Amino acid sequence: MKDTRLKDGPDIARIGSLIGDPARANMLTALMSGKALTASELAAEAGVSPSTASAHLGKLEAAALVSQRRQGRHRYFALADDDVGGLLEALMGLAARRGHTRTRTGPREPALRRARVCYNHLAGELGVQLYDSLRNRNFLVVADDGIGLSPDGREFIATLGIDLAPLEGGRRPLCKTCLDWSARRPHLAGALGSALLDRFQALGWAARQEGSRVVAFSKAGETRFAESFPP
Amino acid sequence: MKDTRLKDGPDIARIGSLIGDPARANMLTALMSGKALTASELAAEAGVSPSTASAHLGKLEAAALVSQRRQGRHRYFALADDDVGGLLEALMGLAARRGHTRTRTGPREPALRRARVCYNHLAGELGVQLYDSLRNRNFLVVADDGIGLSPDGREFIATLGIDLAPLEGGRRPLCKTCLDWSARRPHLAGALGSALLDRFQALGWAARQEGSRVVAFSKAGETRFAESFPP
DNA sequence: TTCATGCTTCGATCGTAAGCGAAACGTCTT
DNA sequence: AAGACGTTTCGCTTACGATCGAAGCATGAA
Repeated sequence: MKDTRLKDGPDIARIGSLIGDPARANMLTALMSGKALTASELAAEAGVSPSTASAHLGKLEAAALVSQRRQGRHRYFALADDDVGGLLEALMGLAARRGHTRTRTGPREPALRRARVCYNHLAGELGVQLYDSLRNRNFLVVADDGIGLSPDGREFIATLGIDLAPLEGGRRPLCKTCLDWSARRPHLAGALGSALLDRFQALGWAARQEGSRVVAFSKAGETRFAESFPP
Repeated sequence: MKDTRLKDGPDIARIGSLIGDPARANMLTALMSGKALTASELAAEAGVSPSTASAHLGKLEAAALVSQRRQGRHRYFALADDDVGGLLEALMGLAARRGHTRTRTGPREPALRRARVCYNHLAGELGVQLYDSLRNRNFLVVADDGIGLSPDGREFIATLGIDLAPLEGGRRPLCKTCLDWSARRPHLAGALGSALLDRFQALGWAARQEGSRVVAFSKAGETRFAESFPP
């Protein structure tokens, strides 16, 4: 064994190699949809046999990149937390900017840029518009250590039919920014970002597209969205 | 060859596996110091022979993670751009938070948390203090698509002896935020962040510690720093 | 020119980790 | 209880990529 020089600092190679395997990368990207998936679904998604998928998931869990929830005879996997999602999005951004796309830009690509789910919140052009709109009206303000809702903002969110109470107090921050890989601009993450996306679906404005990260807004839904979040 | 399912989206596995090799990870971390290093220096840093180092550097360059500048019979390598530095810092953050540290926290670790160079700007506690101080006095303001200097801020920067003119107009943004892995808070990157660090060194407030990312402030330097950037 | 230095190319070796199928283990159904 | 299904464990094979030393190219020095 060679010198493999012990250097200080965090072990970035460990995480890198974890993400570096195509099968695992596919699984992680699939989990970026925010939905928890079973081991077999992930196996199919990655194109490997159940046994190898199991091995991969074991490693990802050992490194705390994904978490496992057993339910009956199924095991549901999800990204461990928002940080992992953020890192993956950042990676995608860099990869995309370098032109490291895995396949020629498919038909779904424009839809992805328009509106997609980023782990659990809205990203893409509409995600950025949402963020900017809130900022322009001073609903979202920059605080010392992050961003937060102004009093006006809290009121506005209430008019959308979202109850803020259960979102606060948890360990998860209410508002967070996340960097968009397509637009290279921040958008809203955190508990509120997540709640907003849920709300859009509940209102029938948008629907998740099965098996992809695309968020499809209906014609009417997009109009309502634009009314609520003018550019 | 199995199905290795062609999926849409950027190829994050490519970059992941690039970072995932310990030798390459060492090289990249070494380059986070911001200094351009020769191939042989990087080989030593990574603990591998010149020939393997060459192979690694070839791959990193092909993927546009590092750039090469030939000077005489030397080849100087550096991170390709700020984005790469940002990604690495993000990776370190995640790794550190999961406790994936390569070695037990060494003696240099506290110094790293205090003040270190993040590719080309100041990070760590002092980096965050710098950022917060500028924000609190409204020298740094959040604009639509990032952050920028206010008129007051421009004046203040001038009093530090920094000429803004050459920093602007380039392709590189003047101000950018970068997420700190130790403090989990944003700090100032971009052309201004870089210029400030240079200025601190020119003023004799701080000196780079050879062969590491530590930025060592002198006693007097730290006092002056605190005067200029009160918490 | 000739020699030293820095780096890359080449050919070959070797270790690790990804992959599969078969079998064991739980859990739910009937 | 028996079977079906989802998941993991085990043993084995295989392939890719990291590694090195020796030789080949440049560039700068003498």
